[in-house]
Amino acid sequence: MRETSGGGKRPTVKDVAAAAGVSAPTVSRVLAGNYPVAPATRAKVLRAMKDLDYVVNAHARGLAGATTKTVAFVVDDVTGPFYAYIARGVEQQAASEGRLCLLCTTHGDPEREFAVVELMREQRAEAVILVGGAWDNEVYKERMAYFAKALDKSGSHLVLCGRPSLGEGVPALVVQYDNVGGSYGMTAHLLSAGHRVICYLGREVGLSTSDERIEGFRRAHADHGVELDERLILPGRFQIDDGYALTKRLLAERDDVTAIFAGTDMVAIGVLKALREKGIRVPEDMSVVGFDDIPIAAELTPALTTVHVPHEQLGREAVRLALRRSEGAATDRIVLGTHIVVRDSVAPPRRQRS
Amino acid sequence: MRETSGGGKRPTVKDVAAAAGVSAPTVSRVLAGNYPVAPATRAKVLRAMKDLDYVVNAHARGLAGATTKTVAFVVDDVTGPFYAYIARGVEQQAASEGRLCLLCTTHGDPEREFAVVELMREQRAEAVILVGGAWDNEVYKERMAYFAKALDKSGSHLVLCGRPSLGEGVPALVVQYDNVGGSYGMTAHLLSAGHRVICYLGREVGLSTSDERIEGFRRAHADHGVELDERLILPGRFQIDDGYALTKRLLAERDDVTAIFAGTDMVAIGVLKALREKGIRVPEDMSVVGFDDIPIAAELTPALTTVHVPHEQLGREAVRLALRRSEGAATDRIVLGTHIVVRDSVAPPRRQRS
DNA sequence: GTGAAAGCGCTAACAG
DNA sequence: CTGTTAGCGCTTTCAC
Repeated sequence: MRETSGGGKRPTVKDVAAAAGVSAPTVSRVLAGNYPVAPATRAKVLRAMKDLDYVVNAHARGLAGATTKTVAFVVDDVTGPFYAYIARGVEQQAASEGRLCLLCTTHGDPEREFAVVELMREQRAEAVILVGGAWDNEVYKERMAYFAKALDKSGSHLVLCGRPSLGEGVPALVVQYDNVGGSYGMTAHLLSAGHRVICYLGREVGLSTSDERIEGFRRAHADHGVELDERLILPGRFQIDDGYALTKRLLAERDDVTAIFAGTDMVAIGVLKALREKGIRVPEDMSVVGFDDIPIAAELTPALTTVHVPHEQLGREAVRLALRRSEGAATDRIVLGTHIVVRDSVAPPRRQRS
Repeated sequence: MRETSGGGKRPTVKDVAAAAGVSAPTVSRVLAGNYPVAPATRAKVLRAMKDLDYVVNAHARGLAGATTKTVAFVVDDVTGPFYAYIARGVEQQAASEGRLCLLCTTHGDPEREFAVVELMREQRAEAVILVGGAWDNEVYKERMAYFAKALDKSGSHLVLCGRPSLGEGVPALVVQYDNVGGSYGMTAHLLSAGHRVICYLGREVGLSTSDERIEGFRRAHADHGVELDERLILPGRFQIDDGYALTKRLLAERDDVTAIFAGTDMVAIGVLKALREKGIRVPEDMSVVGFDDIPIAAELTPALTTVHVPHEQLGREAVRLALRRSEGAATDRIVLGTHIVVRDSVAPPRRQRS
């Protein structure tokens, strides 16, 4: 680890080869380690590398054919806990398989998502992982299918993580979690507790995740023979503020609701805040549940009953699936389970109790 | 956007050149756009690129001399809100300057941090941004200084974001925020409210961030002529669980504490939980403050009084500084201010009030 | 304006 | 086991 006084340029394999009195390929071989090299020469080469403070040039390596060792993941926004935990899974698995992570954000803009995928094509990432809900329209699906094919053609993989498949024949891998089931289970839980007027708060129109959660909500009502007032499904984004504002409005508009199913835990935080301000106790006066089971959910007052989503595992599986696929595995779809976590934010409805 | 039926290989500049009836350099020139090309030829080339669905190979480009257009940022863990918000700033600024982001995590392990910086050297990232507190010991500083020099020599920049300089003469950029000032201000706030026995909860020994916050805590006490009982500074990590466990222990050990200064907002969440379980009201029976001002802080019960840190701006400035520096700017250090945000978790101590 | 030639740093065939 | 010879895809000189 001696200081090299050298000029501005970095040493190359050639320099190392010269210093060690061998040829460039030999240096390359000790670098790769997957080829027999005499212990003596190997030592000399290693020595020279240390002396020159040599580091390979990843780009040259990538060009020359050796694989890129890079996976890309693209999310809406890193600060959302949902994405953050998936990102952690992705990063961990990638690191443990010797891959680097490229991170891109789209801020919910499909145009930017396309642009980003194109960039990843330039980077020749081994896998491009698209995280979170997708836009459920044909134009979008077709364009993305195009990218899936393009990536596939150049030996790369598109992974849809937490979003639905692009259809038969599109070369994309899917790592899903059971939105419908989780939502169904939670709704059934509320229904079983005696609630009959449940508000679903935070429907992002056209977003696959949201649509699936609402489907579970609907099905549970149907299976329990409870008629669902469509006006109880309130549109809104998946943020704290939306939960807050929508709850305020809901409270102003009707007083028969006994439970609120928030589209995400973040939404639920806003709901709880609004209720607290109005002096409405949870769960005595109103039951509140969320979706995601982000760590904060357990720390809220009251601790939030919610649907657990295996975020980290989702991220990990996305990377594994893509890398295994490159090695010839046939699996192209994984669905992880979800389950409800009962804490303190649900009670039977008020009127039934008194 | 027509489908190209081609084999498994990607089209290259040569292919495009052939299809357009020009030479490879010409294609390169329209790609770069920074060189005069006849409108007619440019059109032909553009056309050919579309037809072949051509995308440049970022590695080949990187090799041939054009800059890498990549910044790396390395954090402890993406799921920590502190890091997540800085990450968002970094990513946004990078994207807006046409750069890609490489994300690496270290899980608080210095060894891994060194390994990661080495990897970034291979990648030839334009900037390597190290985020969050650093280990305040000489061996660490020396090794990192070595990397700073190595990066500098190859035209790249090391940026220390939210951590102290490595010393004079080390070619590293620094983007800091005022830990000492924020902590001082908050402590003064508590002292002014009448608190005399304040517990500082969550000291990560040897971590620069933690040390600085405690320094502010000390100074404020000194300036206000209040003697500080060293046993009131409790060691612990910056997590929810630590806040919870330490508070439990604190409560069991002494009953003269009237305010708790949590090392971070996350720690404060744990503190609030423990107090709630014990039936201790905040702020009536105990004042609680945090550090960071993560968005959740405003949603807690009660809303948390805390020190605001400009996370996103920190990330953005880190990228800007590095990129400007490459363009010849002289600045190598930026310090952003912090300030306290008063919400509902502080009140005068109980005994004074009654 | 555009083409021809050369080379970025590395690895993958082949020989020997 | 190791050296020689090519070539990855792109961008640069430098001529024309």
